Amino acid sequence: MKNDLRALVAEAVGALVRAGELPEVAAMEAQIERTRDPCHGDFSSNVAMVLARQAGRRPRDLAERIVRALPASELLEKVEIAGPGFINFHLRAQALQALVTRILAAGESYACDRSGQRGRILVEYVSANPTGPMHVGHGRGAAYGDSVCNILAATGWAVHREYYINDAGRQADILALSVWMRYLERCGEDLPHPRRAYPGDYIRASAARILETDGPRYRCAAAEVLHDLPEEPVAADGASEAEKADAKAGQESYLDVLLQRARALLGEDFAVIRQRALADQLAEIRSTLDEFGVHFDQWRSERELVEEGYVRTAVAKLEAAGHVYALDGAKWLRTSAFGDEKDRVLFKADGSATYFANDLAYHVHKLERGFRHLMDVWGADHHGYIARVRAAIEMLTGRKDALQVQLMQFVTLSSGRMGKRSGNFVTLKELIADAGKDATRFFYLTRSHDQHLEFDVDLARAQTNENPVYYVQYAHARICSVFRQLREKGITWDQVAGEKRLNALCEPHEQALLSTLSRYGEILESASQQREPHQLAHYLLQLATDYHAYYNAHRFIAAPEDARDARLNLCAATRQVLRSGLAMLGVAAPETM
RNA sequence: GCGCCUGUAGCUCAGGGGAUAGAGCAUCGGCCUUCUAAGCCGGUGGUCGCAGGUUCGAAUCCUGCCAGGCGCGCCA
Repeated sequence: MKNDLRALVAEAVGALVRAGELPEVAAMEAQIERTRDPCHGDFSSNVAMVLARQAGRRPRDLAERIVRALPASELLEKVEIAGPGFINFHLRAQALQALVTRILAAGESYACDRSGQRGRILVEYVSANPTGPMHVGHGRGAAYGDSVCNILAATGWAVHREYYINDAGRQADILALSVWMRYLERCGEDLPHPRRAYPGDYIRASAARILETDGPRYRCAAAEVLHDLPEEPVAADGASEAEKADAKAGQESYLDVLLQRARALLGEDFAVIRQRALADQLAEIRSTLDEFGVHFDQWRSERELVEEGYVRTAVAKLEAAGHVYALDGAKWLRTSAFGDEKDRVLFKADGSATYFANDLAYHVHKLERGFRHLMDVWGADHHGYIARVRAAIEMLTGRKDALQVQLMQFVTLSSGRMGKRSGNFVTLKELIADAGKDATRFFYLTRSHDQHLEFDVDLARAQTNENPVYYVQYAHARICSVFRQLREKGITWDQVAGEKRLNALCEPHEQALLSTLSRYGEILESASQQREPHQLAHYLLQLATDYHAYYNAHRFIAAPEDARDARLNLCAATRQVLRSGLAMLGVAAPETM
């Protein structure tokens, strides 16, 4: 509809140019927009104000000429000039009424393009480290990524959803060590848990499972484990920042020493324990995501990627291209030549690969699988990481724009319980159990991902009318209820008759509802282009508002017979859009509440 | 110190060049013998962080300040 109007305006401007009333201007920079106030019609354009200067006329003057040059259209009731020079378009009631039939005919594919013809896109999201349960920050990325994928898939993209498993590297080793220490403890060994090892109860649970299935075969005497180990440094109460930092660094190196000891004592079993621990954490993450309604097409293991040689190959190519140099025993990538702040290490002095080296190879691997468009959903704390990955991609493919990164700003809980390595943070699972999947997802998705989010736990868990998620769901349930009542009263809904009587939908409430329904496609497209599901969430709140107002102002079942079917058609169309929209957000559309 | 994000109603947030700045919660007042009151109707509440600038027009763009968050590892 918007495009139809844009074409009309373009034609009018073109006519004026040909008539010499307008200079050959840079085509159409003017916008057609939805109006905020219904008094201003359905759409308005600022062309006249934008072109006034070039035309050498006053905006309202030019607006009049444009309006006169406008081709006739059956969409339009009237066109008015208002304010400083706006051209306001009032649609004919008929133009909106016809929408009802289109929505009902298309059903769940209404306003959707599932052809995938826009191209293939690989979206990587969540990718939470399998070193512990998911927390509320991960939940935001999960809800966002899943919903963006739904929206992309509905707007012409062939979407591939992927989770990158960080199962290589130091964090995974620390996880293994943490589990082993708890395992030894459970075997009866008396030894202190390192301060910077993972502390949570889930570590104990994992240790207990290993002891149960494998028995004490990984047991070593505490004295053997701790033999000749230095004391773990501790910052005293009231220590300065510098002292605390020192202690922290000391604790990290203590951990490294302990890791070496564990490898020495366990040999190949260290890897066995690591795999078991990772599998436990991954299982927990999968089950949480399952509950949250988030599913992936593929789970890609970092370790496998390394073993399959992708890192070696990618780095070899970078070396061949002359982007790699050695310094201080490490291998560096010259990312600063491609927009990064400084160069980055690929291989540390001890020969091990950095996370970056593996991740770079992973991204190249994504592109090699034929995805021209990559999208990553990361926490805002990874911001500084974007430039180096982009740089590496550009070095290998010459493409600057292949990777789009969406950063999720931080989540805090209204009840103020956060924190990470402390071991007692609020997990996503707890939040879902508390507030429910639907409320949790809706709360995450109503805010822009670009915005810090304070999650109002009390409001989300409220099973009352205070909770906004029910507002939208209730609109859907209400419509379902209308149709149930209809059946119970033995009244048949004649959809075809309704289609013929759509001109009965002329009440202001009906016009408002129709107008909102007509925006659905525009919202989907905008949410898709800008990767902003919150636009859809806000739209659904508006649609529910319009429906509730309509519901309270008019009768459907008890309506005069000639209007009844048309109104029921409108109800059914509204239900369809609510259902489709909620599905994109991953929120249920209940039939009763 | 440098980079990124943010500052809009009491609280949580939409709006990101256009016409009197919006929603939810909170608060105050109305509406259930009639299809679900998890609803509707109405009221209170804002110098859009501050100061300049750009223009027909700035909450929106630019500059500078102030305040908060996050980064600035041979961690991941």
